[in-house]
Amino acid sequence: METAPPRRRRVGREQLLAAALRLFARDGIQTTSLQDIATEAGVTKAGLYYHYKTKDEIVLDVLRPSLDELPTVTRRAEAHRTRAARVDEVLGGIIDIALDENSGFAVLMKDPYLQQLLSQQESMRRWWDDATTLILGPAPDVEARIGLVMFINGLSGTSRDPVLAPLDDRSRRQQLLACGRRLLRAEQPTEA
Amino acid sequence: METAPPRRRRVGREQLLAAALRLFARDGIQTTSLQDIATEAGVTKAGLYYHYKTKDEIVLDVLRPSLDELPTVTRRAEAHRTRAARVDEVLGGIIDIALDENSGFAVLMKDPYLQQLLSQQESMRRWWDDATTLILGPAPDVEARIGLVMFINGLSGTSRDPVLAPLDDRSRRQQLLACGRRLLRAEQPTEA
DNA sequence: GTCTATACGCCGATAGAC
DNA sequence: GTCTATCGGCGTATAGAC
Repeated sequence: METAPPRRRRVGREQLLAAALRLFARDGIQTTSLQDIATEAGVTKAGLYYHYKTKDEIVLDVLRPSLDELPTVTRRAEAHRTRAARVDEVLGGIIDIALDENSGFAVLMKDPYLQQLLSQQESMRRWWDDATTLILGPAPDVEARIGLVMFINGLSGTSRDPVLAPLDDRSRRQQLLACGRRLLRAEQPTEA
Repeated sequence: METAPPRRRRVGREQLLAAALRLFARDGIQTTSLQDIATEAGVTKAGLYYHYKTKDEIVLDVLRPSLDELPTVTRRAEAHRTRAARVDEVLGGIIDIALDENSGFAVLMKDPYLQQLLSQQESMRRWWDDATTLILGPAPDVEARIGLVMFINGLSGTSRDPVLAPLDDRSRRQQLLACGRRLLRAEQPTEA
């Protein structure tokens, strides 16, 4: 891609993405039609199609900043020597992304449509394999693998649940991390 | 409802539901159109409409046997005197439903469309409140509530995950229940 | 009471004019 | 780069045959 058009654009992808995120957050992904996004951004439906070939492309582009952060999380975790420290780094990193109100991920992670879409993304599956190996080792036991799967599946539904509402950001992070540690039978790391 | 029609039907809801479940399980709920279900059952799309006014009605009717079982689970749990025993009864009951291959719930629980649909059902929300009180008491601490939310959200994604594939049904139940106990900080009950 | 024929308005997506 | 026009398919809905 990126045939590098030297000219600046009039509406630009940024405005389309901003409009899309606004509507996705308010109404959900599936409920928001391309017509809605186009109207909100001030173009026609077909005008959208110049920038994005499919609706999925729009959704994924809204998420790009968050998704790009995932490899950074695992890279940081690789530096730690103990398993407990790596677990905290990876789980904490994911939780941070999930709790960041300004990221598309936080807004959309719980969206049913997105979960389906992400599981089809090859790059996402590869990252997940890396993260699993990093946390559980090359030959993990079934118990730990199940715990990790439950944490990831549970996080998306939990991070925006009303039970977290009375807590501040630091407490939320702490509570969710504690859940992850319990599921993985991991101790609180002593280093760092 | 139940205006008790004395005559028997030619195709009957049972066959429609069987066809729907078959396609839902194979292709997912959203991918399956009413036209697909009608063709599979041997009627026209409008023929479906005589029995069900909306697609959601079909989905909910496929689930009815499973959903009807939930109150039974909480009723059984009320008989126990210790919290640990109640936790095991409720969590175990939900896990059993989620793992039963012959129930619509097991097939559809992980389906994104369904999770959205169920959260809109008033009866479902009421049951969830009951179950929460039963397990955590009338004034639960935040930690336990978060653990329970993560378990429920995580179960639907975990119960059909490939990591469970090598296990038999008894081991699957055991592993998932162990996850729930850890999240709720509940001991294995000594009674029963 | 059970089904078919037909249609409505909206969807995501495409072709081609300006 | 953005438009109008159009496509096939969707969920939903009514009229009326049997």
